[in-house]
Amino acid sequence: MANHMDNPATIKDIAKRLNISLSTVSRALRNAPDVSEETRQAVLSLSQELNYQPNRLALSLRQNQTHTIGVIIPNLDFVLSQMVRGIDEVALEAGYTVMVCQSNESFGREILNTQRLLESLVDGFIISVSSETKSFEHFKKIQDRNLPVVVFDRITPHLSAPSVRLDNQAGGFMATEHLIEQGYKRIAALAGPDNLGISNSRLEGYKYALKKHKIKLDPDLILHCDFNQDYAYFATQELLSMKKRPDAIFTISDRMAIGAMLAIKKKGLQMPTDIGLVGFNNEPVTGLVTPSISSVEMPSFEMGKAAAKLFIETMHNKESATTIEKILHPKLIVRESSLKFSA
Amino acid sequence: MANHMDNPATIKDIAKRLNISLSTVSRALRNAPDVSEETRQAVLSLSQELNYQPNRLALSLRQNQTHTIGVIIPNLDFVLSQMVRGIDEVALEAGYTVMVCQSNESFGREILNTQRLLESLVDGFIISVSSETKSFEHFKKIQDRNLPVVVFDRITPHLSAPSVRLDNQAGGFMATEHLIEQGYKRIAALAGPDNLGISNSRLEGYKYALKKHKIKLDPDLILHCDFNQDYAYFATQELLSMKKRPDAIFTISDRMAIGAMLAIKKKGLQMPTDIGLVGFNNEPVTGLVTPSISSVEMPSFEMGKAAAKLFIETMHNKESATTIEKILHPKLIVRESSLKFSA
DNA sequence: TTATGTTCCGGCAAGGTTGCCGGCAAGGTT
DNA sequence: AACCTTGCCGGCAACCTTGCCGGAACATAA
Repeated sequence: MANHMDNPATIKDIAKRLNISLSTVSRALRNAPDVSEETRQAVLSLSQELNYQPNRLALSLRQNQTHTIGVIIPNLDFVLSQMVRGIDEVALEAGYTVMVCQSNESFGREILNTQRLLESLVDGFIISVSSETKSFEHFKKIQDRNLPVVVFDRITPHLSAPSVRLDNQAGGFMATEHLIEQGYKRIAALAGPDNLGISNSRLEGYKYALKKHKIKLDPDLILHCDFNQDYAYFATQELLSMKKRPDAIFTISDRMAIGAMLAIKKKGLQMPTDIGLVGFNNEPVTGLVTPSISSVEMPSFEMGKAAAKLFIETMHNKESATTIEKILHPKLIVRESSLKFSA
Repeated sequence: MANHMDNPATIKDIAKRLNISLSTVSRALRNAPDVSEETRQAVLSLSQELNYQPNRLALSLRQNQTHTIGVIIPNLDFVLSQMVRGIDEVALEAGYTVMVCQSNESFGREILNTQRLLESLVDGFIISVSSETKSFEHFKKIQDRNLPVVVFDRITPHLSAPSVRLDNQAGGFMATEHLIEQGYKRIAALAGPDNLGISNSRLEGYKYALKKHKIKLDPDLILHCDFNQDYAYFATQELLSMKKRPDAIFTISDRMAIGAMLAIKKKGLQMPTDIGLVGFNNEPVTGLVTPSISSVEMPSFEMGKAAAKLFIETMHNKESATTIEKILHPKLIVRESSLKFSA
C-alpha cells in the first residue's frame, strides 16, 4: 500500500494515475488558475500519497537557474568559517543552496574553482579572493555570463561588484591609536603581501593614526610578509634585532600576532612593559595565550549574513548599481599585551 | 570577433552550423565510434571556437546523477575544517563537487540539511552526525533512495554504512596511560554527551588504561557535559572542589581542555605539578597556551581524504559490503601540562 | 439563433543531452 | 546475382517540468 518506489514519483505518474494530462497536474500543483477545485484536490492528495517532490534538475533546466550560490574563499580559518556560517544561514532561509570551494590561497586553485562552479551552473558567486591572486581574468568569465557577483572581506578594485567588507582602515587606526595612547613611541607594523587590499587598508589606518598624533612614519618599521605565523615569527625577529628596535607591534592578523608573540618571548622581552602587541580578527586564541593579546574584532558572522543578503538583492534586481558597498565596523578588544596602564 | 553570445553554445548550435544531426555531434564529442574522422574534426574545431561546454543540468537529468556529494557536518571547527579540506581535495580530483552543510550540532537542522541535499539530488552523502542526534529516521530516506553513504568521525551504529574513524579507544588509552606513567593516581575524565559514540569510545580507552594498571575506577571522576568550553569549565570546578580532588584530568576534546585549564588556573593550581591535563584533537591552540597542553593528535586531513575515497569506491561498486571500516590511528603529543618527568 | 464569454483541460514545444534503432550506401563474400 | 558486413548518419524517445496556444463544453447576452 505505501509507496516503495525505487524511483521517486513524477508529475507524469500522477497524471497517469488520475487519467489527466501533465499540464493539468502541473497547474494544480502550482495553484495556477484554470483548474477545477475538484481535480486540484485529487492531484494534491495523490501527490501527497506518492510523496511527490518536484525534480530540481528538470526545474533548473527549464527555468535556467539552479538556486545554488558558488562561494569561493581562500581557506576555512576561524574568521572565514564564521562568515560561511552566516552565508549559509541566510542562503538556506532564502531557498538557496551553497557550494563552498576553498582556493587554499592558491591562484591556480581559484581559477579551477571558478571553472568548476561555472560548470555547475551556479546562479552567482560570493567571493573572497586569495592572497596570491594578482590577475582577474578568470572572474571575467563570470561577468561574461552576466551572473551576479558579491565580493566580501578580501575585496579588490579590479572586480567591480557590490561588496561587503570591514572598515579595515578604522581597524588599523584604532589599534595603532590605542598603542600610542598607551605610551608606545616606535610602533612597527607587520603587514601581508602588498597586493592584498585588506592588508593595505589596515596599514593606511596605522599610518593615519601616526600622522594624527604627529609621529613620524619610519618605513623601516613596516614589514610585508606572508600571511602566516612562521613568516611573522621571522619578521619579528628581524624587527627586534634592529639598532633602535620598535617598542610595539601591530599585526594585521592574529596568526601573525601569534608568530610575533613567540618571537618576542624567545627574545626574552615582556609584554606589555618592554613591548606592546595588537593583532587583528579577535580569534579565540588571543584571549587564551599568556599574555592575552589585544585584537581588533570583526563581526564575521554578520558579515557573512550581509554578503548573502546583498547577493540575494543583487540577484533579484539585476540592474542594481554595482557600486553598493556595505561596510561593517570593527571593535578593539584590549587585553594584556598592550595594556600598560589600566584605565 | 570572438563569440559574445550571451547564451552558451549547445550541441544544437554546432549541429545547425555544420548541417549535421545532434546525435552525430554528440558522438563526435564523446569520441564514440560511427563518426568519420572528417566530421569529428569539424565538430571538435567548431566546438572549440564556440567555446562549447556541455550543460551539466541536461547531463545530470539524462543520466540521473549530479556528480555532487552532500556533506553534513556538525560545525566547522578546526578539526572538521581540515577534514572538509581533505574531502574537497579527493572529490575535486575525482570530478565531484561538494555541498557542505553545517548542522550546528542541531538535530532539526540536520534533518533540514538532509532534506535539502536530497532535493538537490546529490549522488550520495558523507556524514558526521550532530551531538544532539538520537533518532535516525531522517537518514532512512537516504537509504530508501538507495544512495551511497559514508559516515566519518562521529559514526553511529544506528546507521549501517561504510565508515572512516579514528581509533578513539586507542586515543583515550594512550592519553590515560601517559598520565599514569607520569605518576598521576586519581585521574578524572571529562566526557561529552553520553549518546556520542566518539566520546564513549575515548572513555572506554580511559577505563581500559586504568584497568591495565590496576587502578580502581571511580565513577565520581567521570563527568559528562556538553561539548564546549564553558561547560567544561564548570565541570572542572566541580571536580576540583571534591573532598579528594583528582590529580589529573583527561578531556575528550581540546575545547574542553581549555575550559579545564581555565578552571585549574582560577583555582590557583599548577600544571603539571599539582595536576595533569591531556586533551584531544591537537588543535594549534594547545601548543600556544601556558602551560602548553598535551593532546591526542588525529590525522584529520587524511581522514577527510579517506572518507571521500571510500565514498567514491562505494559509489562505483554499489554492492560493496556496508561493513567496511577504515580506522586511522592517533598519536599522543606530550606537552607541559602533563610532563612531570622529562624523559 | 447567433455571437461572445467563461471554465476547464490537453497537446505541443522547449530546455540540452544521450541511447537505441533503423536507414542507406559502399564494399566484400558466396 | 543475392546476400551480409561495415561505416556513417539521422530520427526518435527519454529525462521532468512549465508556458503557450487552442479546443471543447457550457452559460450568458443580443
